[in-house]
Amino acid sequence: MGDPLLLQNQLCFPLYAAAKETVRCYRAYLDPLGLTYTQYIAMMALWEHKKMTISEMGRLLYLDSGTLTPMLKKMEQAGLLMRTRSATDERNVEITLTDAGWELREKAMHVPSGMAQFVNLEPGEVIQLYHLLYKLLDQEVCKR
Amino acid sequence: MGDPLLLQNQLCFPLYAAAKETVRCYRAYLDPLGLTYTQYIAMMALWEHKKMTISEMGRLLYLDSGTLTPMLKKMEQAGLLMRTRSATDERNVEITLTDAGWELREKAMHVPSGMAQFVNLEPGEVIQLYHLLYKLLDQEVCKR
DNA sequence: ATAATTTCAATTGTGTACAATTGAAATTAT
DNA sequence: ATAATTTCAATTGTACACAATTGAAATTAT
Repeated sequence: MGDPLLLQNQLCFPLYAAAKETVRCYRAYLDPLGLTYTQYIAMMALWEHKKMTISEMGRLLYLDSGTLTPMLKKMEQAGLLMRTRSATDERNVEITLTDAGWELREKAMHVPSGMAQFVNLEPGEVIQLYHLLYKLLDQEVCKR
Repeated sequence: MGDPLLLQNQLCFPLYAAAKETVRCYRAYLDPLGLTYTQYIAMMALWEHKKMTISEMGRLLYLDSGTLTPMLKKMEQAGLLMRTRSATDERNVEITLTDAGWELREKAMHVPSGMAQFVNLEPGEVIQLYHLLYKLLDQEVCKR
């Protein structure tokens, strides 16, 4: 395998760089919507689940309250969602979408197909990559 | 394929999350060395190339001066490297390692094998993933 | 029932990331 | 040779990202 301390012999480096570049490419599509990539996946989570607590969203998106709390407050200010203390368990803050948050879904519909043009992989390769990434993600559990 | 605005139908999300989790897992090995992951790949670049300008490092690591300049200054403060204006082209800042920077290489030798335990993929899968990530990375050129 | 523990969101502090801009230095065009 | 352009590192401003801590609320243990 050769010298393990060479970038070209590391699996993590292309993973790190490809993720970063891909997120950067999203800007062309997300800037017009006024969303960052992290805000976009938070919106996707809410479009699907309609209502989530911050910790549920954190488990789904692999993010913690230190990231989510300030970001969700910003998105509340922007009128996309509402943050409400749960009546049944006051530790939880429930996130729900406003009308504007739901309307943004229509404008976001074209984002995935637009981004797909940057990914010039064969359909089979996309599926392979998808499964390998989830296999890696599911195994990686250095506590948390 | 179904609804494109579902997280589970997106390629980018597992890429983003797996990269983030992998970098987070590095902490267990890098904290004792006093390095962050980004500093670690900068050190790897320097261990290999011995001398680099900031822009060369930026092209190699997919990072810009806004990230590298303050980080390299911090690493200079920590005694790992030196920053010198090039005599032949004063626009360039050349980065070279100090003795301490070279000595850290010995302590970093065990990092890749330690990290490998988090990646429970078949050897063939690792190679597949590696090639797919580089294929994705090489194609993704939304200017810059 | 009360004490010990756990869960939760928020906060604090540090460290990336990157777009956009700046100003000096080098290269290219005329 | 000089002007226009390009390259480079640094700076500014915004936005994550996460470890560690805090304090309130809920759950569990005794």
